[in-house]
Amino acid sequence: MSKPKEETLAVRISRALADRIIAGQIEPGSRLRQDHVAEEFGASHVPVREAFRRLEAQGLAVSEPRRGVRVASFNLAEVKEVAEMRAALEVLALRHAAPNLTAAILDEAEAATKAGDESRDVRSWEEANRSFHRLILTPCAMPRLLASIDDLHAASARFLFAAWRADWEARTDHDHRAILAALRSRQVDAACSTLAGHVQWIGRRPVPASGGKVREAFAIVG
Amino acid sequence: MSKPKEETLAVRISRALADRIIAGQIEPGSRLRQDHVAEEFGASHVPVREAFRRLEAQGLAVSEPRRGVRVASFNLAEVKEVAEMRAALEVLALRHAAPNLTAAILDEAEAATKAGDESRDVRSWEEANRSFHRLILTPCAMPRLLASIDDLHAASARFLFAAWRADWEARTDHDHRAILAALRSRQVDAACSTLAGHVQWIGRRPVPASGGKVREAFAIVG
DNA sequence: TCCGGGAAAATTATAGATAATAATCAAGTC
DNA sequence: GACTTGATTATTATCTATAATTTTCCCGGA
Repeated sequence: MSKPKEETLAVRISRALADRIIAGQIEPGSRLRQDHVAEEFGASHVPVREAFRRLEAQGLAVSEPRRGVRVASFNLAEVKEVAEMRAALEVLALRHAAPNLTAAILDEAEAATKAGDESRDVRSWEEANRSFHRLILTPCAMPRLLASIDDLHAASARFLFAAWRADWEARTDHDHRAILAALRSRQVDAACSTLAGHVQWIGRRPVPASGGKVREAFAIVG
Repeated sequence: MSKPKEETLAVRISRALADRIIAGQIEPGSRLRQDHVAEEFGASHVPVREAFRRLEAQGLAVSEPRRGVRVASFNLAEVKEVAEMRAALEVLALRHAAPNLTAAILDEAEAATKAGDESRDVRSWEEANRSFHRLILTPCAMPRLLASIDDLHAASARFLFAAWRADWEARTDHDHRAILAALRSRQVDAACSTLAGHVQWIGRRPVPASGGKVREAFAIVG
């Protein structure tokens, strides 16, 4: 019934856990117990441990020797750090991708932007936003760079979902359109600097915290 | 006898293997067989598999499901990719580190540069070079960024050792000194642009290839 | 007879399951 | 405050299944 095609169990488990961590279904700081996870996936602890090592490498989990692994927690400093790393790396990727961008790709990216504008919830907005970035960056053909950017996008999504859990207001993404316009007219420098600013813009918004108080949450919205 | 201090077996195994891969003791493309590794380290295959996942995440090994894991191979394109990623990320780190740099740190970095100039072999030059970069970047206090840079340094070292296996000519590192001078006089922009150029300089040199022929090897020398 | 191609069998290695032991930590308990 | 207990994790050892690889072997053709 299952498809043990070309994927190892450890990869599937780590992806499933990553999705939950990103979606905020598992609280930061809570423990990931290998036997529980193993039981849930109908697997033994061996692939689960491998999955944990993968999550660790992605920065989604932290492991303390002999004490188990926990979902990584994060703070404003890390949000800023990820934003700046994304800016640096995405600009690099865009510079190399620009010469390879076709009109078809830019049209697809515009469609993704539109889909994002029309999104009624965070989840679908994030998906549209991610595919916009992926579309304009993938043609750089630098696998290692793209993998790093993917990991940073996962972290970004986590911050985002932590801040905007339920409600989401639709808004038109002017940055994306400016980037596309610059790319269409071959103004690579302008596109890059808009992208850098776009990615580093950190949205803030109040969220209900424990104890009936209100604290401020931060996330990368781009 | 052994010191199972604060480190898990998987971490120690992956470090040991990483050292060998970086040093070129294991050829790119050759297989890492879990049972052999397990036997060598007196461990079972479970921690070995975890070590493999770590190496994979660092880009030092590639794993094909059901076919085992091999030492990652690399080519000129990847050398360039790593060089550009290092330039982007190290510049970012330096910008944040600059305000926190003390005279003591810069003196240490100068000592590291001197040690590099006096190195008679690649191995010790690489060590001195790495500590120079680490010294001036660590004060940025961005753990995720520093971890990424560390991985890129490991890749750089691998390229370097593949090209300069035995011989090494001493040379004085003018770039390092220029960077330190700029940092001492608080010219952060100048320091950053020198660093960017320094890291992206790709040295080339002929190495004996199989079949009595000579091919050219490339590496990041900075 | 010798040779090459390819099917089938044997071998090897990986992936995973299961069970057992040791080490660690967190609470209680005296 | 020291000690004990229980829970959980880390690690090892052993075992099974399955996929890859290698070897063997057979057959047809020169």
